[in-house]
Amino acid sequence: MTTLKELAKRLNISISTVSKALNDSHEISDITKKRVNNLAEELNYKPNRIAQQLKNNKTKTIGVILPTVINPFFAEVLHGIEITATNFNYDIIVCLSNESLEKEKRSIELLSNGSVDGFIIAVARESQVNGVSKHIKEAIDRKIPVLMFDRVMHDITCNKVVVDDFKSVYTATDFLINEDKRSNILLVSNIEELSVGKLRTLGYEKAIQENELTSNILKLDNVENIDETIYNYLKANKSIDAILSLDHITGIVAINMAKKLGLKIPEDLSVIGFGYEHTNLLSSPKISIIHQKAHQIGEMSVKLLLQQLNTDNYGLETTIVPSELKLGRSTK
Amino acid sequence: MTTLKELAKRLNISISTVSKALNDSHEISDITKKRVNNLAEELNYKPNRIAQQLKNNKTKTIGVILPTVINPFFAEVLHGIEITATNFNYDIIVCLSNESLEKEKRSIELLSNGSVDGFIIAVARESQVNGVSKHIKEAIDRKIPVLMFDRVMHDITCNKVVVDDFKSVYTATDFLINEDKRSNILLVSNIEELSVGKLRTLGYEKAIQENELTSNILKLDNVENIDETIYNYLKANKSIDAILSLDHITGIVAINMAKKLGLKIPEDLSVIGFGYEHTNLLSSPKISIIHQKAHQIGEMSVKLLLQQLNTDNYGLETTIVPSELKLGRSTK
DNA sequence: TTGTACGCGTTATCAC
DNA sequence: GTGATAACGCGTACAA
Repeated sequence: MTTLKELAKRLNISISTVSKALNDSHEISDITKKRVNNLAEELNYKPNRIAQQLKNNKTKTIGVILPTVINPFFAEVLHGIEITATNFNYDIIVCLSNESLEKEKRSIELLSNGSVDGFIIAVARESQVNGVSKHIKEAIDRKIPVLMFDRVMHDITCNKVVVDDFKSVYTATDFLINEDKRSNILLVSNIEELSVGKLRTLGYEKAIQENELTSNILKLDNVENIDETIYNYLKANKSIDAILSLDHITGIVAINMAKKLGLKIPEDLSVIGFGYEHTNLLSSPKISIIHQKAHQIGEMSVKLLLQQLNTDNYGLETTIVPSELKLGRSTK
Repeated sequence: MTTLKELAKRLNISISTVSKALNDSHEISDITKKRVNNLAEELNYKPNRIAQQLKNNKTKTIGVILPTVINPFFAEVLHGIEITATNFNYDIIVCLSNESLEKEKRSIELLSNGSVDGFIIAVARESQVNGVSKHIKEAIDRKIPVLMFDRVMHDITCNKVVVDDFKSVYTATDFLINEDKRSNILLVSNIEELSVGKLRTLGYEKAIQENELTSNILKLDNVENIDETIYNYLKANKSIDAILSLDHITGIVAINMAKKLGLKIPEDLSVIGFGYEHTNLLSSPKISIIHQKAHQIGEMSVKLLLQQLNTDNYGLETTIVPSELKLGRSTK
């Protein structure tokens, strides 16, 4: 790695002159600047960023803690984060908690030693279910700004970016009842334990109650054979005329299982699921989805965090990114 | 941030004594160690990693450059990389090229200033199609070890981790011919332009030729309506009795379209696609896949890179991670 | 057993 | 217009 020192030695001038020349300081003569720049170019000099970080006490790096990246929602959020961070000349260090509290804790602790200027976090399932937030509070106590998205914790005071979980599911349920004229709507969920799952379920229940129907929930958390379970349920409950899935998988599985049972979609059964970009390719008929603007969530998260970093105000806002009901062919 | 200096001041001892005490040096008395450790604990002291990096001229960080993370293959590789890197106490800085050469180039250049100890790269589609590799050579010239996986470039000398693209597709084709007794096998591909796509196609063609059949390729690169295209093709070519998909999407689409045409799977049509963990949930019948060990590719990549980092030998090896034909219910 | 001095690479302040 | 010096935080060879 070429350093200022080396350039200085080769040119027989001082380190500080080289530094100033490279930074185009007005105190340096044009001729010296030229000499310096030429050699720097030749030796492919690049200022050592670690040294700059030490000097400035800023890393221009964001720590991103995600439960997983295999779930396309988080993958797309990460995509949004990366693009936006890059635009603002920030790097991201990514840690995957793998839904484990222990791993999440360790990652945050490790990066809290000056490695990052701030965190963007979606907490692990385990952390959320058990309500453990101490490790996140510690980062905030160390004056490292934290932004939480999607899976947030209410006892933490920080900027948050969430989806309108309650409202979007309420709207979708209402759509099934009043537009699609369905009356026996099954809610299928494998994220019942999570805050987002609970909120979504509440949205469903509110719409059901307002329309004086009965709610019907099939919980699939930790279930092995999702497909068989849905198949058997549909077989045993022929009166079901709509399915609302709270995730990006079970809706598609439901369509396949319904077809296997000879049901026509959407004539006999309407299906709405959750989805993101590119999700709709995978079912026939194309599934109607509650489209979460995952990319936008990532983008927004970075912008809010950087804003906090550059103004060092306290983060207190919760931003809601609205979802959109995107009709495919699995509803009438 | 608590520093050594602050601890030293509070305890009225020198900085180096504090440093040694914290590192459990034998030169320091137990009593001093105790005092130091207690205060460090109390003030939640953690050594500033940036300073350590500057001192050691090592970042313990790997730069990971991926085309995207929305494709589940790369998502799962990233997962493998993250877990393995963490195990070895390395962080990862992730950059997404978004399939753009320009972005890839910029990311590599930016991180080549001392930010990372090495790179793990899967090149962008654009870089590969145009055969542009200068930016990667530059990193290697700067003595930053590079490991390429999956999408590799043959004019670059470095450690590589690849899938057995040729062989796995050859095997799958042969299976369709000799086990499933199919004779009219359609190859469906939307990655024809990529090195992996080309290799896979060659595997298909070899098996076809060996069995004296005729090859049949439906190229879907940059096609908008994949589903309609496949539907129309199947409709116009009723003699097709098997489909081999080179990616993780079109196989599932093919199953759905075939069912729509009234074809029975696997009786009328066998289907094999590519897939990773959790892929098989999404079709009915469950799709038979060439299972790429994406997680293992990530794991292997990290291990090989770290080995190179710690022994500073030249990277010259190409490691092949074998895939596995995982039969579902879409083949006989 | 403890402390002093130096260096990692950069930048900023001050002196010449 | 140029150069010397200090500082960011850490670790360590050497001196006391």
